[in-house]
Amino acid sequence: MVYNKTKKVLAKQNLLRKKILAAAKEVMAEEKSGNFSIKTIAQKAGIATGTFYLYFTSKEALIENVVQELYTELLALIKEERSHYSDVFDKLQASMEVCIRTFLQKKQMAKILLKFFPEINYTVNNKFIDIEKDLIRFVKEDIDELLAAGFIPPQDSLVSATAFVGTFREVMLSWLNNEKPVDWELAYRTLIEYNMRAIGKK
Amino acid sequence: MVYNKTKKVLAKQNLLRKKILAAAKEVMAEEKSGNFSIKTIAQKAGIATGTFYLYFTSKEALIENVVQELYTELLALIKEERSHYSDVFDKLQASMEVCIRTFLQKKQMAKILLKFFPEINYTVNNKFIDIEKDLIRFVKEDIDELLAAGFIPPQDSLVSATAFVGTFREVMLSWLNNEKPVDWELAYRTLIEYNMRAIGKK
DNA sequence: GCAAGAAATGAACCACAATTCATTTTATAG
DNA sequence: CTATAAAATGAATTGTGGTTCATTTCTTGC
Repeated sequence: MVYNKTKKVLAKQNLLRKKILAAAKEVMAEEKSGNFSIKTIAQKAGIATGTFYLYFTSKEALIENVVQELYTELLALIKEERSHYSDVFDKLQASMEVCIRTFLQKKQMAKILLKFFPEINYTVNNKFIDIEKDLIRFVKEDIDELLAAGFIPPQDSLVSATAFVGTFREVMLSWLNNEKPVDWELAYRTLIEYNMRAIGKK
Repeated sequence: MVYNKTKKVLAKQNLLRKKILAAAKEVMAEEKSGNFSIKTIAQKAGIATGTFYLYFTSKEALIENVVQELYTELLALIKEERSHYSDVFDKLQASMEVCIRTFLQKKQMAKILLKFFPEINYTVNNKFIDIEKDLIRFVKEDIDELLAAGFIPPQDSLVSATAFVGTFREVMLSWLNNEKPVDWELAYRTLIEYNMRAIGKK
């Protein structure tokens, strides 16, 4: 005979799954943690190590879940913000602003997406989405549009888009590693204008 | 009684040390290798695993040696090239050109410095020199000089320098990962001009 | 309340990799 | 050539961490 789960049990399980994900995020966001153990996560979530495997098939699956969740969240924020503008320069600027704001505000997300994920993504090669490539593709679309309209000088749009994303990774990472600027307003403006001038906005 | 090494043995040992370093570089430059084993390196160098520890105190020491060697080589190339110019814009451009040329030419160096090293540098936290920080400092000095002379608009020079280095890491990495541009000349120009425009060269 | 199913447990299993060390091989010096 | 020092060897040691599984605890449906 097969027993059915009651709503109460289902709710408890959902909660536990979330608890594990939350614990994983915490652990992943900590320093020095390209290598974390399931044991640590289980402990933080208040379960036995074996229980973890009732909720996730493997460590890899867990990571994929966490990263996918965070990336989706970030993309949604960017898309929402961009929808308020029609001018491509404005859209680009809005994307940059929302990225900076989000990463400054959600340190855990920033650490996992900018630091932890690229770190392990190489080792588990191509098993996960390549977030940076994805973002580069989006920026490239904007640059191509500006190029087609003749608003910016000739350039290899893929290289420019790659460079563009590179400035963010590097600067946000330096901030995460506690090299905070003295004048936030100037730092913030500098990063945005750096890229605006770079693609050739007059 | 203590025996003295003959020249022949000394030479052989020097050679073996170099052989191990060469094997290490090969292995480190290979895909998926934030994690490589001493066994693999010993095998590639044609020695027993135990022998490795007669030449290096630990895996960590080996990595530090390799990275230090490559970084010193790169810095020397940059400094040499810069010495031919006095104008700061020219010096910056020369630095960029020599970086691109060197990394395109020495794939192994590029893979180790751009990919392998940042990957493991986090885990062995701050045990090694922070290459990127070092490079950023150099770029910052140039930008500060340009700022002082009023040649470029006001900006947070540390943020700009960080962004500057970030474009290189991201673009060179994408090239290493085999996303080669169709038109090399345009790609090359794009990366250099991206940063020149970005800091505000008129 | 109870028998059978489902979930949770954590010790045990396994694979792997850094490092060590007893033993073997090679080099030195008289 | 030989006695001893030095170098090389690779199997054994140690530590770690992902995953499994026999056992215990909790749930379900009557």
